[in-house]
Amino acid sequence: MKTIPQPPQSLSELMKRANAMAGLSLGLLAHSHNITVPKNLKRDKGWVGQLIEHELGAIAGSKPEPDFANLGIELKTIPINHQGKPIETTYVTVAPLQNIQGLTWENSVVYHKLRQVLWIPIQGERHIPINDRQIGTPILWRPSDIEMQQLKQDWEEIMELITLGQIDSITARHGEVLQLRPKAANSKILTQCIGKEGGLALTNPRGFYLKIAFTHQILSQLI
DNA sequence: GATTGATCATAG
DNA sequence: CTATGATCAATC
Repeated sequence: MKTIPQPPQSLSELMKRANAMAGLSLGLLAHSHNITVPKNLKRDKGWVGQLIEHELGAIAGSKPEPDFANLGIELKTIPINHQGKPIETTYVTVAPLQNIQGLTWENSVVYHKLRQVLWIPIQGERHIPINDRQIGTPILWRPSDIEMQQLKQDWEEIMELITLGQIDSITARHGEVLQLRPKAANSKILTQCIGKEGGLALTNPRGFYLKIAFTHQILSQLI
């Protein structure tokens, strides 16, 4: 990353930049920033996201806050196939596993992150060289009442199990639109969580992910 | 082919 | 280790 990110000061400015990227290839965008394009994403899984963040001037850092704090917007790139269908689930945030007594949906990180999301669809089929993958039309999304209700319901169900010390019984099958899956360098990483007797226990860190059917629905409703 | 559980790079 | 950015790959 050699150029200096310039955070957009308004929504219109952000959208203007995002729309300007539509149709361009990742190779072209990377070249304009003197960034090397990896041959595959096996060891650079977050490369595409980082590139787009850089292009749009998102504030870098690993804080549990929206990418554009001043605008309240979360930026997410999402790999799609030739039919415009998402190829992967979408990571939202890590799941809080302790000090969660009394935590409500309205106060959760998931809720705040999904209030407003700027989706950047990008061709992700493996047979397409990363250099040639094209950036799609950005979609600014706000959950509808129904979508918000689905998210809230899944979140509350999952959080209740965690609070009850039953995190190890949770699998990716829980939830209609939101699921909980491992989120760590590997399965040997441990973090504190609530035990069965209400005490402390250790488990693999988890993260919340949006299922493909849900994100597909979002990308389908052209705004 | 879709899904679930595992994994990779980097910053602080 | 935790959090960001996600995709990989074994299994169903």
